[in-house]
Amino acid sequence: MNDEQLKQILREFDLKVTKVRLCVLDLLLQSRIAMSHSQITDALEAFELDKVTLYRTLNTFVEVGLAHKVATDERNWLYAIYSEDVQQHNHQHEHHESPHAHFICEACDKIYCFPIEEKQIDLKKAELEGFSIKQHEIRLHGTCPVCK
Amino acid sequence: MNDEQLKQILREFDLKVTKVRLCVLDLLLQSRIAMSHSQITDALEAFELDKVTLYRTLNTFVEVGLAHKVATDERNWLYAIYSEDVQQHNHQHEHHESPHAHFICEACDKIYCFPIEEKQIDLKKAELEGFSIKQHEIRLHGTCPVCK
DNA sequence: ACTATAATGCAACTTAGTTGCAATAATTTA
DNA sequence: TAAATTATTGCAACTAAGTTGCATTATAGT
Ligand SMILES: [Mn+2]
Ligand SMILES: [Mn+2]
Ligand SMILES: [Zn+2]
Ligand SMILES: [Zn+2]
Repeated sequence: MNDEQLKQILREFDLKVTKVRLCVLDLLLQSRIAMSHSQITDALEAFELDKVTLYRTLNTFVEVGLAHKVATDERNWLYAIYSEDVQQHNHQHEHHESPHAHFICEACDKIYCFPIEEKQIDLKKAELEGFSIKQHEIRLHGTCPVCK
Repeated sequence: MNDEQLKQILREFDLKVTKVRLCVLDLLLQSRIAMSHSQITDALEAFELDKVTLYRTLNTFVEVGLAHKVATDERNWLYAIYSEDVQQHNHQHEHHESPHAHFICEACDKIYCFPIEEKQIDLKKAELEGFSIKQHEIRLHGTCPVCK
């Protein structure tokens, strides 16, 4: 993706265009897997990103709905941009994650984002008991193609 | 649940019976929601549990398959005992979580465990791509009956 | 009761992320 | 294009959650 396209995405989410945001956005858009703060730091070591600035950049992306984060069992967060979220935002201006699952590899701990069909889960029981469900998230555990 | 029943559960999971384990087990069995380290500390303040001992107790419960833990978006863990896991263990001696979902209340951050039907998700796409799925976890986000 | 082994409790440590604040860069306006 | 406005950046210090090491104590089998 070229520089002008990346800038356009930031502007669509009402974010100022900065060097840090551009390179982080570019990286996350290219990555098939969700990435941690330290993975991003390593991948972008040429930029010598400041630790705090990167955290703030990632949080900002999540706040505006451009990226989403997944808490791992190793008590840290992985960040990902799900391409449909970027496109959806173009059309309808409110942030709402597209339905997708997270595949967590037990061997390498990588997390992959996957498209899934909407509303596949039978939630009658929960709804009967007075729980109102706004959104759901599916986590798959197993072995990824690389580790198999 | 009486003391003898609690001891019996610990023995079935090959754990030594101790004061700390008994009171934590008792609490988690009674709780509808998954509980954090600090919630447990507060609930059992009469026992003046040591911080480290409680962490170790919870980790042990998870290791043997008596309890399970859920990572929250606030980067901490909540622990829960899903009653079917305790019963299942009686019969078949290998630890395998019963299918259930986690409901996360956006208002109070509480996490409830819910029974669900097995295999409700269409995983063809993932499997075609070479991902082998061993287990899945469903997270529901919304508002719980108390907060509504 | 004696012994072997595992659980406990305390202090120190680690890891991941946050807060405050001054310096700097991005956009608006003239 | 320069000045003014406002948001982002980078550094140091801090926090919260959980872990490690080690000496002490409790459990369970004989
Ligand atoms: Mn995702
Ligand atoms: Mn559960
Ligand atoms: Zn893998
Ligand atoms: Zn609630």
